Amino acid sequence: MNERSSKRQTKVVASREVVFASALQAFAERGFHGASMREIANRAGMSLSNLYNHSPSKSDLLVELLKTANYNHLTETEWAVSAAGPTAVDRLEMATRAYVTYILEHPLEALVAHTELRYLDNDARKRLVIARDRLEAIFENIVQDGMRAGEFHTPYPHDVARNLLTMCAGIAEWYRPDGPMTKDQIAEQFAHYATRLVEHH
Amino acid sequence: MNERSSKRQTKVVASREVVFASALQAFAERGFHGASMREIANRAGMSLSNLYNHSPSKSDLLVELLKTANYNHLTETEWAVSAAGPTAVDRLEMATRAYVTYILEHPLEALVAHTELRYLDNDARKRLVIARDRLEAIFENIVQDGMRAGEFHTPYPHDVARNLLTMCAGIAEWYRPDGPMTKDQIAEQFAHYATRLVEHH
Amino acid sequence: MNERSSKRQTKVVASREVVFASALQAFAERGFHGASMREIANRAGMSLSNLYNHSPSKSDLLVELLKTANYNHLTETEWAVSAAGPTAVDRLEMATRAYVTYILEHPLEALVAHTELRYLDNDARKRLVIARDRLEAIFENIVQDGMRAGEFHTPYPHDVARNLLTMCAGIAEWYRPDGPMTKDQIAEQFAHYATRLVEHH
Amino acid sequence: MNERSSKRQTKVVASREVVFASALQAFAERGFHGASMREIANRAGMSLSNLYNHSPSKSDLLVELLKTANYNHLTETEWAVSAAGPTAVDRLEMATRAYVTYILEHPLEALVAHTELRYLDNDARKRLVIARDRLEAIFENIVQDGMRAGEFHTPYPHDVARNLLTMCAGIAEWYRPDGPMTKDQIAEQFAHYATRLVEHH
DNA sequence: CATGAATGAGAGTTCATTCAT
DNA sequence: GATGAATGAACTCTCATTCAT
Repeated sequence: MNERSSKRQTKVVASREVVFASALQAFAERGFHGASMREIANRAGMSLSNLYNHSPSKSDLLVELLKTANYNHLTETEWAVSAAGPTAVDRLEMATRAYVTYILEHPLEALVAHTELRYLDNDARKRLVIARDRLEAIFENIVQDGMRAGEFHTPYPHDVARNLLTMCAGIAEWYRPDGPMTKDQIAEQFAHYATRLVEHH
Repeated sequence: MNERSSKRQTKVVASREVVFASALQAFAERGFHGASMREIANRAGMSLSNLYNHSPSKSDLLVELLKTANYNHLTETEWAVSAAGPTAVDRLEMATRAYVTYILEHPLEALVAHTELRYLDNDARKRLVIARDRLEAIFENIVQDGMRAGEFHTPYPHDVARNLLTMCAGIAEWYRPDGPMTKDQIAEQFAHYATRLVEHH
Repeated sequence: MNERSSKRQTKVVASREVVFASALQAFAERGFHGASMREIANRAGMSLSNLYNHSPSKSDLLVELLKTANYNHLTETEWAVSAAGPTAVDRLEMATRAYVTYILEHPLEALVAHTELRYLDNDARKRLVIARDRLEAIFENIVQDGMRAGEFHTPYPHDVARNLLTMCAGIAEWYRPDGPMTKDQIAEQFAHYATRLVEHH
Repeated sequence: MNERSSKRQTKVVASREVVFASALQAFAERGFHGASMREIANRAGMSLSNLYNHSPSKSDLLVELLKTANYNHLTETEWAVSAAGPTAVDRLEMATRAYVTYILEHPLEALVAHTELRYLDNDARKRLVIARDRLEAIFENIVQDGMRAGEFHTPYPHDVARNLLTMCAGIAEWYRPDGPMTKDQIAEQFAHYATRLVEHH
């Protein structure tokens, strides 16, 4: 690879990233329908028409955004679980910390994923919901394991994971980096909530 | 009041209600920016221009909607608390059941209140946030009381109420009247979660 | 009907007519794809957005235009035939004169009907082609009758009507009201061609 | 000329041909204004920007297309006439057969030449109209000759050629290679029409 | 000769809102 | 209270074309 093509490659990647970052900010601030392609193009520092060289439609921007966000969220959470100890409670805490940490480090992604998914057409939405369910399944499996192992005693083993994640997702709505708590403290707090919800004792 | 004006009064009220119901459905399905005044007028069975005889603007529709929704939600919850027994855990459970029940009975309201508030301009939004905070304060006070009384032992007495309510608000996103659980069962489930989160024992 | 509503009625009809007249001119001058809704609105003396109060789309403008054009062309031609004498050649001449005269009096309609039909989507186009075929059928029937009666002797009784009408349709491409021939002379000329093509003798 | 440049030459010619063939198809299907340079480039299997290495503009594509189409149509027709016998009717039939045969073998060219010429700007259009008139002149001269020789008796010797050619041009709008008639049969049919229109007897 | 990125202008269409009746 | 006509601004998206590489 010579220097020239490398430079171009860099530019292309940079363009792609700046486009998606711009779209993410716009969607987070004004919502999918409230954000305009002009605004996204402006944020990305390019002309409106050129924006369409990077993404074929506004919906596509959202879909791509949510696809990678979901994939990354899933990967990080699975990675954390794989490093956890053998007990269910340990895995639950690790998973929750990772899940929350991802939200804290990508609050806009998490916000948009949570609030704007519904505005996509059926086909794209369904596929994204499936991806989201895979994340939920991680927690559900841990809960089942904990129940079988006698570690957890919640009377709602089938619902508690979803409700835990709902609570975590809410973080994206109020978290500010300059708030009174560090990310680790917040993650720890929600890991603690998790153990209370599944009734570990 | 003669009969004619009574009838007219009835008509007016009915009109007002159908307008707000239509706006609520539209906002719930497509979001504030995604819903159009034309669509709302169609749902309400009236002409677009006539819609403006009932509400001066689209924002106003949302504000009025959220104002009454919030007020009713607050009233119902306060009423339930006032009927509760003397212990904090009793009041917490009653409050949670009432809070959840309101969401179950007005899922569109709850959904819109939760997701579309951010698209209002500063002034209106701030006033609505204050109203929402009054609802939250009910739960925060109960938590403080329970801590003082030695009933609750959560290490996060300042945050747990908010997170509990976030979890409850999530119900509006998945609840379907024909689902496997009755409203009472769901309310009971979340009341139970509440006791676990505040660590009542 | 009181004066006020009559006035409004007049206005509405006038609006409708000016919109379609503007669309017709624009389509005739620049073709369906070359003409813009902005241009049509300008010609009609109204704002672009108001144009959409009169027609839901550009395609719809063309469809409505062609529907009424076709209907009128058909009606005029049938009317002329019904006034014709008993012989096939008489009916053929009358029909041709009427057909040509309509083109001469509505050259833009005829031009657009002939050249822009193909740019409509399948559904609308098919229905308009059926309408056009009814016009053609008038001439085909006359030709069949003339053959049976021994008045006509063309070796191509199944094709000659279509080709005759193609020749007539071409008038719209060159006719100018200030040309050397009167409308009657042109109509007479094509009526004569018709008798030659069917080989009346 | 060495082998390399010969190969390159072949490639260039092939490229040129595929570009014009693609433009022709696009113009035939969607009209000059309805077809886009992107679509033409796609059909030609090349990038949009590379298309501009073969033609400086969309108008230019159409002009070049019509220029060669017209030239070929003229050449074929003249060639046929030069091979005809001495009588006017013989030349008219030969000319008509050749004219029609060209249309049958290049229906897209004929269609585009007939319908899209009007969308060119004045200068190019005028020059193409002149070329088209030279084709028409062939037929007009034959008619004049036939009148002088007493072979033809039409009362409209100045108009009949144009109207005959209009009828022939219409073939491009309905002809399908898998239709019920062979090309020769169609050519023969229109040659016969020609003799009827000029009233040869 | 070939490409992808870039652009300004303009396309059709919808928006929230107003106004005369 | 109710309507249809009207509007300017904005929308998403495509256009023909150019340019650096």
